[in-house]
Amino acid sequence: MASPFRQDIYRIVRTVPAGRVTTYGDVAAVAGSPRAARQVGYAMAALPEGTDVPWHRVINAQGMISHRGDVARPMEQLQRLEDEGVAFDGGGRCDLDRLRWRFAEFLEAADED
DNA sequence: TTGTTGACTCCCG
DNA sequence: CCGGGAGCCAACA
Repeated sequence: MASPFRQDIYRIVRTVPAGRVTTYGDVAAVAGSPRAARQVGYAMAALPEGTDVPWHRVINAQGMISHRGDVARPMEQLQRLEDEGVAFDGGGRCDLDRLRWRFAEFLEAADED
């Protein structure tokens, strides 16, 4: 079982709906550590293949798909995102301002209920 | 306990 | 716009 911190990260990532994306920094911020973006990425790397966590919806602050340096693996992430309706430009970037999942609004809406 | 490392992010030139 | 360097927090040996 992963550490509580990672579990929290996974739970947050699960709240991201299809067609939306989020950044490592945002997830870290919601998790309580805005500076732990690297930990978020590290947690993603620790995910198993059959995970229910939409890790592919987590990208970096530049709106680009990140990975250690490989090229084949992020391909699957890109494909999944495009399949969900997330468009990427020639530079491999997406419109973060438009597609970024608003955790704050989501949490507020849940709180208003 | 200390030191290293990493799917990151921000700042500076 | 791009490259390089420092800061960050948490996991691991």
